[in-house]
Amino acid sequence: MGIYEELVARGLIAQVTNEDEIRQMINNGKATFYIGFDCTADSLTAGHFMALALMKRLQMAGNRPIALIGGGTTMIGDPSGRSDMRKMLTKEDIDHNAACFKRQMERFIDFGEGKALMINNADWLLKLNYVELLREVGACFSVNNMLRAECYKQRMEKGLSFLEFNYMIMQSYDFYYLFQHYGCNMQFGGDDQWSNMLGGTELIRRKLGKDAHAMTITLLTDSQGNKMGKTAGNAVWLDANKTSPYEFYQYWRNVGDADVLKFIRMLTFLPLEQIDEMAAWEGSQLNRAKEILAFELTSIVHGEEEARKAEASARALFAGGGDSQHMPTTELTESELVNGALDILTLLVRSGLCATKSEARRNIQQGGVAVDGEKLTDFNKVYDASALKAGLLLRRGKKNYNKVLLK
RNA sequence: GGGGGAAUUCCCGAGUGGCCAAAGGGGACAGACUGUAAAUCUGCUGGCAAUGCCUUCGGUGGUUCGAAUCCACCUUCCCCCA
Repeated sequence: MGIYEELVARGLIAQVTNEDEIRQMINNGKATFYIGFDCTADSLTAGHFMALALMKRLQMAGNRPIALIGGGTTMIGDPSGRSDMRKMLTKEDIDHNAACFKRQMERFIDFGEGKALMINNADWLLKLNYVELLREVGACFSVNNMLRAECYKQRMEKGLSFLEFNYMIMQSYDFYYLFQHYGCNMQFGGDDQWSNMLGGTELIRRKLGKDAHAMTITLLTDSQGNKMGKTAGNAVWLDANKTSPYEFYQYWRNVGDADVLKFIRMLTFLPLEQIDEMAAWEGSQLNRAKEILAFELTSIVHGEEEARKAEASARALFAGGGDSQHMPTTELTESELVNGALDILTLLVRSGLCATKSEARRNIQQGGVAVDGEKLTDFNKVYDASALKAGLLLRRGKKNYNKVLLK
């Protein structure tokens, strides 16, 4: 089975420009392909993870990946899948974000000796001359066609600025540029990028009379059709300081029954035969599959040791027994105490379990807070220094734990 | 360039001088049921030193005892005409 067949079996491929040629190319390790990452935040997210995993899979099959950092395209902002315009980022923010991306990617992809490249499209996009660009590539784009593209169609009602309208042209230009300068013959991206990607293959055909290919990855959604990678509106980050390994583990541990196998197939590197065996599991047995999913992914992103710690903590908290020393902990200092003690509302906020004291009070009133395993009903409860020194295990809801400890 | 319309709490969306911390829905959160699942039902959803006080209805000023609501200017967006 070639890599192409494996990708299909894992459910990763959404659309391709020319199936036979792409299969040939990547199965024989002949592709130099790129995936673009716009640096809109200072960390990659679980959403990017799939793209990184795909790069890794293709690299392992002998193909050469180019990770294109969107230092230039981020200046424009991709309107795809957005109902409103993105916040404009400053050049400084973008540079900072690009540097953060680079550090994270190096953990997944082997950038050694010509095995992969990392390039920033700011290097050429920012130098472009407006009139020259219009004459060189602007003439190749039909506005009529562009407006028919899905990514713009959605925005025709809410409004689309000329700035964003140019995003497709910038992305197409990238492909054209990489094709000529790096021999890049294929582009990968999320399925929402399809029209932008076709813009590139079309441009290459018109300007150079050559074929380039595009292939999109199925967007990671749950069985309800919601995009994955967000909790309560916040992204699940790959940066351990923004989303701890424990939280990352829990995110995957809590996916729905209907999604586990699909995610294991798409995201982990476990052999397909092994996954097929799991496919027969059902009911509460699937909890085992969820553990495997969470462990595998945490292991790839944060390392095996962190994955073990996260797993041990989760088992300790939910199944009893096990090792609880690695659970999320908040360390307090003497100076935070008021009259040598702290009240429960402050502790809940301080530990990050509740955003505000009002929310903490609400949670207590609804019976959602427990301390050291016992449900708490008194929201005026105060804990003195000796109790805090011993450590308190706070729980909000069913799954949110934090240990507060006075140093 | 001309004319018309819009901006409300996390999102959609009601509200057109006091009864408004602001209807309704969605989402989120909590509870029951469970398997750290889904579905369902219930509660809850600005903050705080909490029977009260403070901040919020695009921005800045103004009218008024009192403004999300009225006026002026500004910003952004939409629609029609060119």
